[in-house]
Amino acid sequence: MHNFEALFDYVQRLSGKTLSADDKQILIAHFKPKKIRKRQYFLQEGDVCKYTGFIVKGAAKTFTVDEKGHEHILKLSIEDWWLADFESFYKLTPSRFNIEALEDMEILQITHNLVEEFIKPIPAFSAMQNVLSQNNTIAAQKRMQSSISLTGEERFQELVNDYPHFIQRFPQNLIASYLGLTPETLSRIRKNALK
Amino acid sequence: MHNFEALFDYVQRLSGKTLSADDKQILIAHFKPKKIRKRQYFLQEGDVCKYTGFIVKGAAKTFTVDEKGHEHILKLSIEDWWLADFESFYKLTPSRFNIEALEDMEILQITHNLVEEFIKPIPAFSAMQNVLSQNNTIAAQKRMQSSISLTGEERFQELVNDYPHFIQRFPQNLIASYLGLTPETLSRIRKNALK
DNA sequence: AAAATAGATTGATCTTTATCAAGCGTATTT
DNA sequence: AAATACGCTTGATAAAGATCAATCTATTTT
Repeated sequence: MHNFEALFDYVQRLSGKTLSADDKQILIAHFKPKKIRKRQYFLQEGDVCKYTGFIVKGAAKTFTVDEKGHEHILKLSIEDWWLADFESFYKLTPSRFNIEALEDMEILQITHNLVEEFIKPIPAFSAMQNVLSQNNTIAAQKRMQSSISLTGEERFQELVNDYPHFIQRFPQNLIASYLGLTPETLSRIRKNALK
Repeated sequence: MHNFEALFDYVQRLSGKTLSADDKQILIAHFKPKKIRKRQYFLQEGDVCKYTGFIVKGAAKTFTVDEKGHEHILKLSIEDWWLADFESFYKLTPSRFNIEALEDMEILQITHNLVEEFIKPIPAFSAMQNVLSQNNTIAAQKRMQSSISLTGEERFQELVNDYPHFIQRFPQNLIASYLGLTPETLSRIRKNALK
């Protein structure tokens, strides 16, 4: 039961509701703990993303590889986030993305069907899903707006303000890719910013 | 009742469920039809987005204005879409966005509170919300991915493929802004593409 | 019909960012 | 301890895109 506490806390905090003992048993019964070693893949391009994973510990990157072999990082995920390519997860279509552990990870994973059948009926869980959906909508909107209207330097500054722990935790070349920049460009941006 | 049919159809189509006569009455009782003339604002920067509007007819742009006075278009919305700055709508905080009608519009508008209290209990409606949320997540992810990994030309080509009716319906300078490009750059991109 | 406005295009120039290549320091691996 | 891999930086150059200005056309507006 050790690492389920993180999930319970998360659901209760986001939903503002309490999980009953029965609710918790349902979560324990259907989420499967899994360990992923650093550099292991949670999802490979072309595969269907059958599971979503709640991150108890560790970090991962979600990325594509273009024709030139360059990685483009769509998401950097850490504790208390959900790991998945949601397009593939919802529609059960082959994914265009890879998801790879950047550190040793502990996750709690589950299929879409099990969520729908057993987990969603838990009031705190479905309330959490609604809040999460709102948060994601807001964050996606903000990131998109920055992407179309800010320079690389401004986007980097925004990331430093909004997610300072990301800057500390991840190497600069991954941050650069997440911002849609090359590592060289981000290096120069930072050098200039120290005026 | 005329323009409610579009909303009924939409809810039923997305949810895969049927609206009862009672359900329809609830929708009619709480959504308010509103007309917005071309160039009128549905939302002004600094105001709280109290309503979301289902677009029965017409089109609008959601945009910010930067310090240099340049517009950046986050969204172009047409029939069967929901009009709102959802950050402001959910949290009731002042919006950073403007929403302006690009054509004469007919919308059905409603507050967040009324949705939560009267509309969400309608099974077809909340099912529709779930599907919509999934669709939005997928679309946002795709657009973001394109933004960090594709050139302007590739993003334009993708838009032509995915939303050809947008290209026909909106002037090129708005499309450019939506893609994060200047009108001049998009004009040259199109000229080059006709090799 | 005349005037004003909106949108598209083109040219010249500047800025931002990517690419390619090299070098350097520090972890990891063996 | 040596070897390897990884991440960061810097330089030179190229490409993508922005800016500014001018022109042209087609709509609206008056």
